[in-house]
Amino acid sequence: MKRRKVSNLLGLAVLSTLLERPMHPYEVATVLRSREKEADMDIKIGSLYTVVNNLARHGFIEAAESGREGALPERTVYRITGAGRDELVDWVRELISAPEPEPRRFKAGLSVFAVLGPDQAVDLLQERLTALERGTEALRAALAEHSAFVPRLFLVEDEYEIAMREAEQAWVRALLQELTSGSFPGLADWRGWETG
Amino acid sequence: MKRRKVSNLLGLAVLSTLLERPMHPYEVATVLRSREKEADMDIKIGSLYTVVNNLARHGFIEAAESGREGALPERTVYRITGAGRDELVDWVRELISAPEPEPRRFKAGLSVFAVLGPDQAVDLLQERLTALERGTEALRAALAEHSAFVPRLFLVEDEYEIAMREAEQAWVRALLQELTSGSFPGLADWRGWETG
DNA sequence: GGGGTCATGTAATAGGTTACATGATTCT
DNA sequence: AGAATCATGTAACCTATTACATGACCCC
Repeated sequence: MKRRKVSNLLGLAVLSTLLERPMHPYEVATVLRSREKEADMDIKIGSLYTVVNNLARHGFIEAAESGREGALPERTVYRITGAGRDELVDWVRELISAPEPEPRRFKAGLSVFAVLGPDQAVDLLQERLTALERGTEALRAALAEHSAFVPRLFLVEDEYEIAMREAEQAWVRALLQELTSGSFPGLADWRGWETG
Repeated sequence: MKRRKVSNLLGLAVLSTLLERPMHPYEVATVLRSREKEADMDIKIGSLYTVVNNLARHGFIEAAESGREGALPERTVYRITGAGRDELVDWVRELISAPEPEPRRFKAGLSVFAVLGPDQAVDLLQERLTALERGTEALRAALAEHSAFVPRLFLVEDEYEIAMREAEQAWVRALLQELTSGSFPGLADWRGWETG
């Protein structure tokens, strides 16, 4: 995988925002916030000015005008360049077409699952399941609300997120079923050498 | 979420390994590698000595013996402490019970999906689907192989990974179906203002 | 006049990864 | 003799995030 000149995903968000029209950074931040991209793309808006500078340094965006209104601090309006457009498209293409092993914390947890006893494991999985259900419900509600105003094309990422969570729920539920019914193999051995 | 004294997941892997028996770092690395934990937990073994030092500094592990054989460099054998045991269990409990928003790069991609044209989108999704299928097949084969030697309790993380990928495949397949059949709403509008 | 928000930017810090350096042993 | 592996450790580095600093405008 090639490493990008600007690798922070916030850069992708900025490029895609500037595609609509030139803006100054603060405005970009406002737009991003209003679209709830922070959770969506795991973005820290605090890094905005740094990232904007980097994008400009590499020629992906450029200062369009740099005026001031009244005595407000000078605000620089940036616009996306041709190179920026190319970078944006190439970046999206990569993100869509090439599945990468995503770091999953839950997987790491499962990876050392055995240090818990089976009873405790059941309790914790139950806890997770409940939290997941609650979260998915909230996401679903938000999606339904957005659907009224936003075309579906801009909501696919939420549909994906919901689908993934549902899949996780189903998997956890199935595992719980095996553990509580006793059909999970090796339950007795497990109980022998538990830690926590 | 409370921040841990050692937050690197490699620390979790080290603790769980030292639970079996005391070892020196290099041996831990060998065990981890043999169990393919690097991909599993997204771990960089290069950081091992740093992490081991940190764990020791915080009292989660301690030097058990520190002898040398022949003129080999002194190797310190570490053992897990009571505090380390507690930390390990607490850490796993958190990872299992508390679902956290996992950063998904694909989701970030979908989030700027619209900058692609629908035709290009179809191609790229198709590419992803193929790659996913190939990858899942490989995982499934590896799991089947491991099942012969390793109890299922230590393979749940692989089962989870496979389930998640299958869910993603199903989702991508459904989206593709909608896009190619033309049942996806707003396809015409989309074609109007594509970028790449 | 005080608090919030508009707007920018820099410096400090944290965190992790990579590269490098060392040297003995074992295998071919 | 030379390569690979055993074994450790440190320093450099990058990257991102956080905190801080500044100052004007707007509304009550």
